[in-house]
Amino acid sequence: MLYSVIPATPTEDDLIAAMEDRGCRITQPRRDLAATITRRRDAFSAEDIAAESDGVGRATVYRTLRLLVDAGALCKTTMPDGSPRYSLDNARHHHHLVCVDCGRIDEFRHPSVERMLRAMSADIEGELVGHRLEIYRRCGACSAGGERRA
Amino acid sequence: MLYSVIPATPTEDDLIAAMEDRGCRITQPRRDLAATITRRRDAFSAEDIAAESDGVGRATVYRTLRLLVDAGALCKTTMPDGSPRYSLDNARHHHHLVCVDCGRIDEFRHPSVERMLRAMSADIEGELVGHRLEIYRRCGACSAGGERRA
DNA sequence: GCTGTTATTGATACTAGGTATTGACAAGAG
DNA sequence: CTCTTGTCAATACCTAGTATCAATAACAGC
Repeated sequence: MLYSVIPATPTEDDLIAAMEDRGCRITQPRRDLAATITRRRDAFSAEDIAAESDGVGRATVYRTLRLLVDAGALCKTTMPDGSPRYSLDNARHHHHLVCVDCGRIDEFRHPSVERMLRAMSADIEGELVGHRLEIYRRCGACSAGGERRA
Repeated sequence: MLYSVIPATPTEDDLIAAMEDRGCRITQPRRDLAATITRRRDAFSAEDIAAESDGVGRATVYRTLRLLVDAGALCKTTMPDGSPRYSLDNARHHHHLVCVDCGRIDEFRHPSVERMLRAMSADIEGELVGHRLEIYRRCGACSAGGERRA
């Protein structure tokens, strides 16, 4: 398959397991955040989560998001204006397809990306240590509806 | 040529011309900033510029940087940790090669990037409106020296 | 070269997004 | 059941900006 959009569907338990795997204690705030995060099917900001998590400190929200990103359960994507968004992650290596209208973020994998990196690594001096690729589009629904939700 | 690192060498006058072209008034603070920016041969943060521009307000620094980015005279790149850096721009379309050790940013163009985007656009639903690609490496000098300046 | 309009200014306050500190607390090993 | 130590909420702080606003200066027209 040349192109695949990967459905992101980790559960609350997957997030908890990811934290356990890193040797973390499973506390009530972390359980609450795992539940809140998995309830959201769309991309979200840290402040979104903080706003709907009464009784959980803002610092804990940020710490937990970072923990989940490090554990590979969440990914952090950059919007065209530079603001960060988090979304559930379930594929090991992928890139993001960001809808500039509705903010929807899909993960995808495409062989042309790896092919490009291989082609470039031959020509680039020094050692490649990573990359960041975001593709901005107007998604199918937004293109069809002509909607502007910015 | 398959691979080209593009030397970024706009002058103070180029920056002023870029602002004039956009119908802006050429004020003393803008002249000062154009001079400060072109004196810097490396990538810089907005606060770097603000710090060495006494008598120019912080808001003016940010306004002018945005103006120059919009005018295409500067580009704004994202470091691996998400923090922004500005660098002089002189090629119309390019991507960035960021050294994770010394912070040096080179512009480059490589046909495999456009090839990748063409290959993907055929497979992606909706309309592609843009992309962001940053390649992180340890540059030749940093690889050779084994230096770690983080 | 003066004058009037209006873009631009610096100061200030504010925002988003996030980290450092700290004393209190609770998870879970023994 | 106790003790250690990770984690907590609160708070202060930080970076990277943007919004507001009264004062000022650029520059077009005369």
